[in-house]
Amino acid sequence: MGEIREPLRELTECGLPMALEVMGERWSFMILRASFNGLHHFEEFLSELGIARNILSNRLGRLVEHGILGRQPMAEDRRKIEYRLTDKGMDLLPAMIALRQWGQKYGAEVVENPVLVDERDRLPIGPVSILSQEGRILGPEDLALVERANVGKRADGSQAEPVAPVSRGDTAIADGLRGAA
Amino acid sequence: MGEIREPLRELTECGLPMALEVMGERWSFMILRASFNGLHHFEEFLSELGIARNILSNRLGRLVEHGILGRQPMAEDRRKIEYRLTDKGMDLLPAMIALRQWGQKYGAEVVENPVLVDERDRLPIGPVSILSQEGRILGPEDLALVERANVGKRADGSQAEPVAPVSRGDTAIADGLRGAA
DNA sequence: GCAACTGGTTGCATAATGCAACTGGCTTTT
DNA sequence: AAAAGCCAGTTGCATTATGCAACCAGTTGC
Repeated sequence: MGEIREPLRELTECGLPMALEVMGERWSFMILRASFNGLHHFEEFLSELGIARNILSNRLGRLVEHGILGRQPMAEDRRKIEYRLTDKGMDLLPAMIALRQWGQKYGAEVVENPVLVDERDRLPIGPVSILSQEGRILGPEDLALVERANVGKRADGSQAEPVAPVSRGDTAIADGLRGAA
Repeated sequence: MGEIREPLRELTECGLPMALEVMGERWSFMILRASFNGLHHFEEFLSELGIARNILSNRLGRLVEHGILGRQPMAEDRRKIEYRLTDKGMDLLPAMIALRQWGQKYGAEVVENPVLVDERDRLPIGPVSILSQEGRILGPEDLALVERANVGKRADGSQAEPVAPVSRGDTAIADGLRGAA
Protein backbone atom coordinates (compact mmCIF):
# COMPACT_ATOMS: atom_id res chain seq x y z
CA MET A 1 0.00 0.00 0.00
CA GLY A 2 2.49 2.58 -1.18
CA GLU A 3 2.29 6.26 -0.43
CA ILE A 4 3.96 7.09 -3.69
CA ARG A 5 1.26 9.26 -5.17
CA GLU A 6 2.31 12.82 -5.70
CA PRO A 7 0.97 14.83 -2.78
CA LEU A 8 -1.20 17.11 -4.89
CA ARG A 9 1.23 19.98 -5.27
CA GLU A 10 1.54 20.94 -1.65
CA LEU A 11 3.56 23.97 -2.57
CA THR A 12 0.51 25.71 -3.87
CA GLU A 13 0.42 27.91 -0.83
CA CYS A 14 -3.02 27.03 0.47
CA GLY A 15 -4.74 24.41 2.57
CA LEU A 16 -6.70 22.76 -0.19
CA PRO A 17 -4.18 20.11 -1.21
CA MET A 18 -3.75 19.02 2.37
CA ALA A 19 -7.49 18.82 2.86
CA LEU A 20 -7.94 16.81 -0.31
CA GLU A 21 -5.22 14.40 0.71
CA VAL A 22 -7.77 12.78 3.02
CA MET A 23 -11.16 14.08 2.03
CA GLY A 24 -10.57 14.01 -1.70
CA GLU A 25 -10.91 10.27 -1.76
CA ARG A 26 -14.08 8.64 -2.87
CA TRP A 27 -16.35 7.84 0.10
CA SER A 28 -14.56 10.00 2.65
CA PHE A 29 -17.32 12.58 2.73
CA MET A 30 -20.03 9.95 2.65
CA ILE A 31 -18.48 8.31 5.70
CA LEU A 32 -18.26 11.68 7.39
CA ARG A 33 -21.90 12.30 6.72
CA ALA A 34 -22.91 8.86 7.97
CA SER A 35 -20.83 9.41 11.06
CA PHE A 36 -22.44 12.75 11.71
CA ASN A 37 -25.83 11.15 11.18
CA GLY A 38 -25.21 8.81 14.06
CA LEU A 39 -23.58 5.72 12.60
CA HIS A 40 -20.64 4.41 14.57
CA HIS A 41 -19.91 0.84 13.53
CA PHE A 42 -18.30 -0.92 10.63
CA GLU A 43 -21.29 -2.98 9.63
CA GLU A 44 -23.55 0.06 9.88
CA PHE A 45 -21.43 2.01 7.43
CA LEU A 46 -21.20 -1.05 5.26
CA SER A 47 -24.91 -1.57 4.82
CA GLU A 48 -25.85 2.09 4.85
CA LEU A 49 -23.33 3.22 2.25
CA GLY A 50 -23.03 0.16 0.06
CA ILE A 51 -19.26 0.55 0.00
CA ALA A 52 -16.94 -2.39 -0.49
CA ARG A 53 -15.69 -4.06 2.67
CA ASN A 54 -11.99 -3.65 2.10
CA ILE A 55 -12.35 -0.07 0.96
CA LEU A 56 -14.40 0.82 4.02
CA SER A 57 -11.72 -0.73 6.19
CA ASN A 58 -9.08 1.24 4.36
CA ARG A 59 -10.99 4.54 4.46
CA LEU A 60 -11.83 4.24 8.15
CA GLY A 61 -8.18 3.52 8.79
CA ARG A 62 -7.10 6.61 6.95
CA LEU A 63 -9.70 8.80 8.61
CA VAL A 64 -8.54 7.57 11.99
CA GLU A 65 -4.92 8.04 10.97
CA HIS A 66 -5.66 11.65 10.11
CA GLY A 67 -7.48 12.24 13.36
CA ILE A 68 -10.89 12.80 11.79
CA LEU A 69 -12.44 9.77 13.43
CA GLY A 70 -11.64 8.29 16.81
CA ARG A 71 -11.58 4.53 17.14
CA GLN A 72 -12.08 2.42 20.21
CA PRO A 73 -13.41 -1.01 21.12
CA MET A 74 -16.61 -0.83 23.11
CA ALA A 75 -16.60 -1.78 26.77
CA GLU A 76 -19.60 -4.11 26.80
CA ASP A 77 -18.76 -5.97 23.61
CA ARG A 78 -15.15 -5.83 22.68
CA ARG A 79 -15.79 -7.19 19.21
CA LYS A 80 -17.52 -3.94 18.42
CA ILE A 81 -15.43 -0.94 17.56
CA GLU A 82 -16.80 2.52 17.83
CA TYR A 83 -15.86 5.19 15.33
CA ARG A 84 -16.66 8.68 16.45
CA LEU A 85 -16.06 12.11 14.96
CA THR A 86 -13.29 14.07 16.63
CA ASP A 87 -13.30 17.86 16.90
CA LYS A 88 -11.12 17.92 13.84
CA GLY A 89 -13.75 15.87 12.07
CA MET A 90 -16.52 18.15 13.29
CA ASP A 91 -14.63 21.05 11.78
CA LEU A 92 -15.32 19.52 8.39
CA LEU A 93 -19.03 20.07 8.84
CA PRO A 94 -19.18 23.40 7.01
CA ALA A 95 -17.41 21.91 4.01
CA MET A 96 -19.63 18.84 4.05
CA ILE A 97 -22.84 20.79 4.38
CA ALA A 98 -21.78 23.29 1.75
CA LEU A 99 -21.21 20.46 -0.69
CA ARG A 100 -24.50 18.92 0.28
CA GLN A 101 -26.40 22.14 -0.23
CA TRP A 102 -24.77 22.63 -3.59
CA GLY A 103 -25.75 19.13 -4.63
CA GLN A 104 -29.25 19.81 -3.44
CA LYS A 105 -29.53 23.07 -5.33
CA TYR A 106 -28.50 21.58 -8.63
CA GLY A 107 -29.47 17.99 -8.12
CA ALA A 108 -32.89 17.74 -9.67
CA GLU A 109 -35.28 15.91 -7.41
CA VAL A 110 -33.41 15.49 -4.15
CA VAL A 111 -35.87 15.79 -1.29
CA GLU A 112 -33.61 15.64 1.77
CA ASN A 113 -34.99 13.57 4.58
CA PRO A 114 -34.25 13.82 7.42
CA VAL A 115 -33.80 17.57 7.27
CA LEU A 116 -30.91 19.38 8.90
CA VAL A 117 -32.40 21.96 11.23
CA ASP A 118 -31.42 24.54 13.75
CA GLU A 119 -31.91 22.93 17.16
CA ARG A 120 -33.39 26.15 18.50
CA ASP A 121 -36.42 26.62 16.26
CA ARG A 122 -36.17 23.35 14.37
CA LEU A 123 -36.31 25.14 11.07
CA PRO A 124 -34.01 24.17 8.20
CA ILE A 125 -30.62 25.82 8.38
CA GLY A 126 -29.63 28.57 5.99
CA PRO A 127 -26.92 28.36 3.38
CA VAL A 128 -23.34 27.86 4.47
CA SER A 129 -21.76 31.24 3.86
CA ILE A 130 -18.50 33.03 3.41
CA LEU A 131 -18.29 35.75 6.04
CA SER A 132 -16.14 38.80 6.45
CA GLN A 133 -14.40 39.21 9.77
CA GLU A 134 -17.31 41.25 11.02
CA GLY A 135 -19.83 38.75 9.77
CA ARG A 136 -21.08 40.27 6.56
CA ILE A 137 -22.11 37.59 4.10
CA LEU A 138 -19.78 37.71 1.11
CA GLY A 139 -20.37 36.68 -2.48
CA PRO A 140 -17.80 36.01 -5.21
CA GLU A 141 -17.66 39.70 -6.19
CA ASP A 142 -16.78 40.65 -2.64
CA LEU A 143 -13.63 38.57 -2.66
CA ALA A 144 -10.14 39.49 -3.72
CA LEU A 145 -6.74 37.89 -3.62
CA VAL A 146 -3.92 40.06 -2.37
CA GLU A 147 -0.30 39.52 -1.57
CA ARG A 148 0.31 38.72 2.05
CA ALA A 149 2.18 41.97 2.48
CA ASN A 150 -0.73 44.04 1.20
CA VAL A 151 -3.41 42.67 3.47
CA GLY A 152 -5.51 45.50 4.87
CA LYS A 153 -4.28 48.08 2.38
CA ARG A 154 -7.35 49.65 0.86
CA ALA A 155 -7.52 51.23 -2.58
CA ASP A 156 -7.47 54.69 -1.05
CA GLY A 157 -4.25 53.90 0.78
CA SER A 158 -5.76 53.70 4.26
CA GLN A 159 -4.93 50.72 6.40
CA ALA A 160 -7.70 48.58 7.86
CA GLU A 161 -7.07 46.94 11.19
CA PRO A 162 -8.38 43.55 12.11
CA VAL A 163 -11.33 43.47 14.48
CA ALA A 164 -12.35 40.72 16.84
CA PRO A 165 -13.70 38.21 14.39
CA VAL A 166 -17.10 36.60 14.73
CA SER A 167 -17.22 33.11 16.07
CA ARG A 168 -19.59 30.31 16.74
CA GLY A 169 -22.35 31.05 19.17
CA ASP A 170 -22.49 34.63 18.09
CA THR A 171 -25.86 35.92 17.29
CA ALA A 172 -24.86 36.69 13.84
CA ILE A 173 -27.44 38.52 12.00
CA ALA A 174 -28.90 41.71 11.07
CA ASP A 175 -28.41 45.25 12.02
CA GLY A 176 -31.12 46.08 9.56
CA LEU A 177 -34.04 44.35 7.96
CA ARG A 178 -33.17 41.84 5.39
CA GLY A 179 -33.97 40.93 1.83
CA ALA A 180 -37.57 39.92 1.42
CA ALA A 181 -39.37 42.76 -0.32
CA MET B 1 -14.90 5.35 -20.95
CA GLY B 2 -17.73 3.51 -19.24
CA GLU B 3 -20.08 5.13 -16.79
CA ILE B 4 -20.57 1.88 -15.00
CA ARG B 5 -19.39 2.92 -11.59
CA GLU B 6 -22.08 2.78 -8.99
CA PRO B 7 -23.49 6.27 -8.60
CA LEU B 8 -22.55 6.61 -4.95
CA ARG B 9 -25.86 5.56 -3.45
CA GLU B 10 -27.99 8.34 -4.81
CA LEU B 11 -30.91 7.12 -2.80
CA THR B 12 -29.39 8.44 0.36
CA GLU B 13 -31.80 11.32 0.36
CA CYS B 14 -29.34 14.18 0.29
CA GLY B 15 -27.33 16.19 -2.19
CA LEU B 16 -23.92 14.90 -1.19
CA PRO B 17 -23.68 11.94 -3.55
CA MET B 18 -24.65 14.11 -6.49
CA ALA B 19 -22.09 16.73 -5.53
CA LEU B 20 -19.38 14.12 -5.15
CA GLU B 21 -20.20 12.65 -8.52
CA VAL B 22 -18.27 15.54 -10.05
CA MET B 23 -16.32 17.19 -7.30
CA GLY B 24 -15.33 14.00 -5.52
CA GLU B 25 -12.76 13.27 -8.16
CA ARG B 26 -9.14 13.98 -7.62
CA TRP B 27 -8.16 17.37 -9.02
CA SER B 28 -11.70 18.72 -9.43
CA PHE B 29 -11.35 21.12 -6.51
CA MET B 30 -7.84 22.06 -7.46
CA ILE B 31 -9.03 23.01 -10.93
CA LEU B 32 -11.87 24.96 -9.38
CA ARG B 33 -9.46 26.84 -7.20
CA ALA B 34 -7.12 27.57 -10.09
CA SER B 35 -10.04 28.75 -12.13
CA PHE B 36 -11.20 31.02 -9.36
CA ASN B 37 -7.65 32.33 -9.04
CA GLY B 38 -7.72 33.54 -12.59
CA LEU B 39 -6.46 30.69 -14.73
CA HIS B 40 -8.46 30.05 -17.87
CA HIS B 41 -6.39 27.95 -20.26
CA PHE B 42 -5.37 24.36 -20.63
CA GLU B 43 -1.64 24.93 -20.53
CA GLU B 44 -1.99 27.22 -17.53
CA PHE B 45 -3.78 24.56 -15.52
CA LEU B 46 -1.27 22.04 -16.73
CA SER B 47 1.81 23.85 -15.52
CA GLU B 48 0.23 25.33 -12.41
CA LEU B 49 -1.26 22.12 -11.08
CA GLY B 50 1.19 19.55 -12.30
CA ILE B 51 -1.65 17.30 -13.38
CA ALA B 52 -1.29 14.76 -16.19
CA ARG B 53 -2.32 15.97 -19.64
CA ASN B 54 -4.96 13.37 -20.37
CA ILE B 55 -6.46 13.63 -16.92
CA LEU B 56 -6.70 17.39 -17.17
CA SER B 57 -8.45 17.01 -20.48
CA ASN B 58 -10.82 14.50 -19.00
CA ARG B 59 -11.53 16.56 -15.85
CA LEU B 60 -12.12 19.77 -17.78
CA GLY B 61 -14.48 17.86 -20.02
CA ARG B 62 -16.43 16.56 -17.08
CA LEU B 63 -16.57 19.93 -15.37
CA VAL B 64 -17.88 21.48 -18.58
CA GLU B 65 -20.32 18.62 -19.00
CA HIS B 66 -21.67 19.31 -15.54
CA GLY B 67 -21.96 23.01 -16.19
CA ILE B 68 -19.35 24.04 -13.66
CA LEU B 69 -17.03 25.48 -16.26
CA GLY B 70 -17.94 27.16 -19.52
CA ARG B 71 -15.80 26.47 -22.54
CA GLN B 72 -15.31 28.59 -25.62
CA PRO B 73 -12.63 29.22 -28.21
CA MET B 74 -11.25 32.71 -28.01
CA ALA B 75 -11.98 35.19 -30.76
CA GLU B 76 -8.47 36.45 -31.42
CA ASP B 77 -6.75 33.07 -31.37
CA ARG B 78 -9.01 30.19 -32.08
CA ARG B 79 -6.46 27.67 -30.92
CA LYS B 80 -6.97 28.97 -27.44
CA ILE B 81 -9.95 27.81 -25.48
CA GLU B 82 -11.19 29.70 -22.51
CA TYR B 83 -12.52 27.89 -19.48
CA ARG B 84 -14.52 30.08 -17.15
CA LEU B 85 -16.48 29.42 -13.98
CA THR B 86 -20.23 29.47 -14.43
CA ASP B 87 -22.62 30.60 -11.73
CA LYS B 88 -23.06 26.98 -10.82
CA GLY B 89 -19.31 26.75 -10.43
CA MET B 90 -19.21 29.92 -8.35
CA ASP B 91 -21.74 28.35 -6.04
CA LEU B 92 -19.09 25.84 -5.10
CA LEU B 93 -16.99 28.59 -3.55
CA PRO B 94 -18.23 28.12 0.01
CA ALA B 95 -17.45 24.41 -0.14
CA MET B 96 -14.04 25.04 -1.66
CA ILE B 97 -13.10 27.72 0.82
CA ALA B 98 -14.40 25.71 3.75
CA LEU B 99 -12.18 22.82 2.72
CA ARG B 100 -9.29 25.18 2.25
CA GLN B 101 -9.73 26.74 5.67
CA TRP B 102 -9.92 23.33 7.25
CA GLY B 103 -6.73 22.30 5.55
CA GLN B 104 -5.13 25.50 6.72
CA LYS B 105 -6.23 25.05 10.29
CA TYR B 106 -4.82 21.57 10.59
CA GLY B 107 -2.11 21.66 7.97
CA ALA B 108 0.99 22.56 9.88
CA GLU B 109 2.95 25.27 8.16
CA VAL B 110 0.70 26.46 5.38
CA VAL B 111 1.15 30.19 4.97
CA GLU B 112 -1.47 31.07 2.35
CA ASN B 113 -0.26 33.52 -0.22
CA PRO B 114 -1.98 35.25 -1.83
CA VAL B 115 -4.52 35.80 0.91
CA LEU B 116 -8.26 35.69 0.30
CA VAL B 117 -9.65 39.00 1.54
CA ASP B 118 -12.85 40.94 1.77
CA GLU B 119 -12.78 43.42 -1.11
CA ARG B 120 -14.18 46.12 1.17
CA ASP B 121 -11.53 46.38 3.84
CA ARG B 122 -9.01 44.01 2.30
CA LEU B 123 -8.78 42.04 5.50
CA PRO B 124 -8.74 38.25 5.45
CA ILE B 125 -12.18 36.70 5.35
CA GLY B 126 -13.65 34.98 8.35
CA PRO B 127 -14.45 31.29 8.60
CA VAL B 128 -17.08 29.81 6.31
CA SER B 129 -20.02 29.22 8.61
CA ILE B 130 -23.23 27.33 8.99
CA LEU B 131 -26.01 29.86 9.55
CA SER B 132 -29.52 29.58 10.82
CA GLN B 133 -32.22 31.12 8.68
CA GLU B 134 -31.89 34.35 10.65
CA GLY B 135 -28.13 34.34 10.36
CA ARG B 136 -27.00 33.02 13.71
CA ILE B 137 -23.72 31.13 13.40
CA LEU B 138 -24.33 27.50 14.25
CA GLY B 139 -21.98 24.89 15.64
CA PRO B 140 -22.36 21.11 15.64
CA GLU B 141 -24.35 21.19 18.91
CA ASP B 142 -26.85 23.55 17.37
CA LEU B 143 -27.77 21.12 14.64
CA ALA B 144 -30.40 18.41 14.62
CA LEU B 145 -31.83 16.03 12.11
CA VAL B 146 -35.60 15.76 12.03
CA GLU B 147 -38.12 14.03 9.86
CA ARG B 148 -39.39 16.20 7.07
CA ALA B 149 -42.84 16.16 8.61
CA ASN B 150 -41.57 17.47 11.93
CA VAL B 151 -39.72 20.49 10.64
CA GLY B 152 -40.48 23.50 12.81
CA LYS B 153 -41.97 21.49 15.66
CA ARG B 154 -40.20 22.59 18.80
CA ALA B 155 -39.77 20.45 21.90
CA ASP B 156 -42.49 22.43 23.69
CA GLY B 157 -44.94 21.67 20.91
CA SER B 158 -45.05 25.15 19.44
CA GLN B 159 -44.62 25.57 15.73
CA ALA B 160 -41.91 27.84 14.35
CA GLU B 161 -42.58 29.60 11.09
CA PRO B 162 -39.94 30.30 8.49
CA VAL B 163 -38.68 33.87 8.30
CA ALA B 164 -37.15 35.66 5.36
CA PRO B 165 -33.77 34.01 5.25
CA VAL B 166 -30.52 35.92 5.14
CA SER B 167 -28.82 36.21 1.82
CA ARG B 168 -25.68 37.53 0.23
CA GLY B 169 -25.10 41.19 0.69
CA ASP B 170 -26.76 41.21 4.04
CA THR B 171 -24.92 42.79 6.84
CA ALA B 172 -24.80 39.69 8.83
CA ILE B 173 -23.37 40.24 12.21
CA ALA B 174 -23.73 41.05 15.69
CA ASP B 175 -26.43 42.39 17.89
CA GLY B 176 -24.10 42.18 20.82
CA LEU B 177 -20.41 42.34 21.49
CA ARG B 178 -18.50 39.36 20.50
CA GLY B 179 -16.02 36.88 21.91
CA ALA B 180 -12.73 38.47 22.78
CA ALA B 181 -12.59 38.81 26.56
C1' DG C 1 5.41 26.11 -46.74
C1' DC C 2 7.28 25.45 -42.12
C1' DA C 3 8.12 25.75 -37.31
C1' DA C 4 5.86 26.65 -33.12
C1' DC C 5 1.77 26.81 -30.16
C1' DT C 6 -2.60 24.96 -28.12
C1' DG C 7 -5.51 21.48 -26.78
C1' DG C 8 -6.14 17.14 -27.34
C1' DT C 9 -5.72 11.68 -28.01
C1' DT C 10 -3.44 7.02 -27.75
C1' DG C 11 -0.67 3.19 -25.69
C1' DC C 12 1.10 1.38 -21.91
C1' DA C 13 2.26 1.02 -16.67
C1' DT C 14 0.71 1.62 -12.03
C1' DA C 15 -2.57 2.65 -8.40
C1' DA C 16 -7.20 2.68 -6.57
C1' DT C 17 -11.66 0.37 -6.21
C1' DG C 18 -15.00 -3.43 -6.11
C1' DC C 19 -16.56 -8.27 -5.27
C1' DA C 20 -16.41 -12.60 -2.92
C1' DA C 21 -14.48 -15.63 0.08
C1' DC C 22 -11.84 -16.30 4.21
C1' DT C 23 -9.57 -15.31 9.00
C1' DG C 24 -9.37 -14.21 13.99
C1' DG C 25 -11.03 -12.48 18.12
C1' DC C 26 -14.91 -12.29 20.91
C1' DT C 27 -19.81 -13.55 22.58
C1' DT C 28 -23.74 -16.31 22.96
C1' DT C 29 -25.89 -20.80 22.91
C1' DT C 30 -26.13 -25.38 24.15
C1' DA D 1 -16.37 -26.37 27.12
C1' DA D 2 -17.65 -27.15 22.41
C1' DA D 3 -20.32 -25.19 18.70
C1' DA D 4 -22.20 -21.56 16.39
C1' DG D 5 -22.52 -16.78 15.25
C1' DC D 6 -21.09 -11.94 15.08
C1' DC D 7 -17.87 -8.10 14.10
C1' DA D 8 -14.05 -6.14 11.96
C1' DG D 9 -10.70 -6.86 8.86
C1' DT D 10 -7.71 -9.30 5.20
C1' DT D 11 -6.62 -11.72 0.88
C1' DG D 12 -7.03 -12.93 -4.14
C1' DC D 13 -8.55 -11.52 -8.27
C1' DA D 14 -11.07 -8.42 -11.81
C1' DT D 15 -12.16 -3.75 -13.23
C1' DT D 16 -11.60 1.21 -13.37
C1' DA D 17 -9.01 5.43 -12.71
C1' DT D 18 -4.67 7.87 -12.95
C1' DG D 19 -0.04 9.03 -14.62
C1' DC D 20 3.73 9.34 -18.13
C1' DA D 21 5.36 9.84 -22.69
C1' DA D 22 4.68 10.11 -27.29
C1' DC D 23 1.87 11.42 -31.11
C1' DC D 24 -1.92 14.27 -33.70
C1' DA D 25 -4.77 18.14 -35.64
C1' DG D 26 -6.10 22.85 -36.13
C1' DT D 27 -4.03 27.72 -35.89
C1' DT D 28 -0.96 31.07 -36.04
C1' DG D 29 3.35 33.75 -37.23
C1' DC D 30 7.02 34.03 -40.33
